[in-house]
Amino acid sequence: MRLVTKNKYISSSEQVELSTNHQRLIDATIETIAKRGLGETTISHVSQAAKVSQGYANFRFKSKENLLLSSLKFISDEYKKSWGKIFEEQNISPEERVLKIIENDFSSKIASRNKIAVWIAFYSEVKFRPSYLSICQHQEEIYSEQMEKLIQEILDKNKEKALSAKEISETYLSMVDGLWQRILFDPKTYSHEFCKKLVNNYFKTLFPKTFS
Amino acid sequence: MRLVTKNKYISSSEQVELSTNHQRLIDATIETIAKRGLGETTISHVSQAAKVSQGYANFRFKSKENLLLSSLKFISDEYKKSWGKIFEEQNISPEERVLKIIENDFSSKIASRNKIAVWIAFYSEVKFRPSYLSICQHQEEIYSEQMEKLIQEILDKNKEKALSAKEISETYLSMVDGLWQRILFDPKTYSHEFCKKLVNNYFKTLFPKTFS
DNA sequence: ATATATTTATTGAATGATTATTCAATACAA
DNA sequence: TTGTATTGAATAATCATTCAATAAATATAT
Repeated sequence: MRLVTKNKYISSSEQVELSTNHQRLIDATIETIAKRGLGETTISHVSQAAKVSQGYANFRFKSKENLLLSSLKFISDEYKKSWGKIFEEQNISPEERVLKIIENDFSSKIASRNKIAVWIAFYSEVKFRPSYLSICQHQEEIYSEQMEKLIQEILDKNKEKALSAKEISETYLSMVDGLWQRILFDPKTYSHEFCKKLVNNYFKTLFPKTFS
Repeated sequence: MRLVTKNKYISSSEQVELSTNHQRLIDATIETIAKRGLGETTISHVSQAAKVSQGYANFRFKSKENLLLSSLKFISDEYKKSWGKIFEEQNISPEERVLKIIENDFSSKIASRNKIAVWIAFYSEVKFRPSYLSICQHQEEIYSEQMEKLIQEILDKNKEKALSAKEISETYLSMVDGLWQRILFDPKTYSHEFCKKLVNNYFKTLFPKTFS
């Protein structure tokens, strides 16, 4: 069925096919980066994993760099969506929302080793840092602000003055980054459950009453 | 003055010259990795920065890989030494030792942006992970164990039961990794003082009496 | 001391391997 | 038949490594 003329996405069946190739290449890129690292990831490796030709991968994404960055964009968008869902919910206490954030940050979907490997690969490779920042920085600032606001709400209830909301929020976010690293290196010791327990305990020590 | 025959290091003046070239190349490697990332670091870049020829850098270190890993070994040894000094000291409370560890972990020598960039570059590049582990893993296990013991001593004094020494130690070490990342990305916000304050506050909330 | 021989340090151009990108040819679908 | 999707071989660029040549330092002989 023809939908639009003069458009790449001409028919519904073809669109499915196109998006399949597109997504297959992105999935293959994530896998390959996780397996071999950014430095050793070649178009040839990715296209073999996606079962398309080398030339096609380049043609479809214009350049290797664009293909690589598309995989970062993909996991960044995925995170954004799941974070958004947590804030869509109404009639929910800030404590519950924090618990949901923790649950999300160490869920098998978000904190999978392949995806962690991709995050780390991009922010740690100087060459990609500008691109990383343009894709992720804005969102990360939003996460940081929203987290801080949640903590402030909790602090207001608890009359706790020892630490500021900013400090607690920064500490949480740093812990998550440190733990993600560890999940990548030693997933047996740093199981999702173990990590969640650690950060939950952090909040428990801060707010013994509210985080039971 | 000739010291030994049939030895590479023939005269004292020459030995100085040799070790100068060696260290100059290592320093140049650290700089270049920090500036361009592992992926874009070439022998040509490093040798230019060290002001020796391309061929010499390769000859002196046998291979590019060996040169790169020597720079990791250098900062790993440096950390080991400064950690060792903290544990050499006698008649010192576990709390004081923890404070000294924090001080060290965010000192300008240890937590310099160039050196953090090198740590991160190596553990995040899959290709180098086996080498990274063989250079660093053993030490990291020691740091982890020693930290845990210190915390256990503090816990024993405080009759605190909410968290285990292992949990507190893992939390601290994860926080340091997360904060080092942030020092690299946004050194203005994450000044050494700010980072120290964050981790100090963590220990304060755990042990309000002993960490004044 | 000085000249010569020998060993060691250093260079930089040549080589060969790798790999992103291009594009003419082919397969496929409308 | 016509336009689009896909291939894979050719191209050009980059870069680690090699190695023959040179420079510098040191030893030996005179």
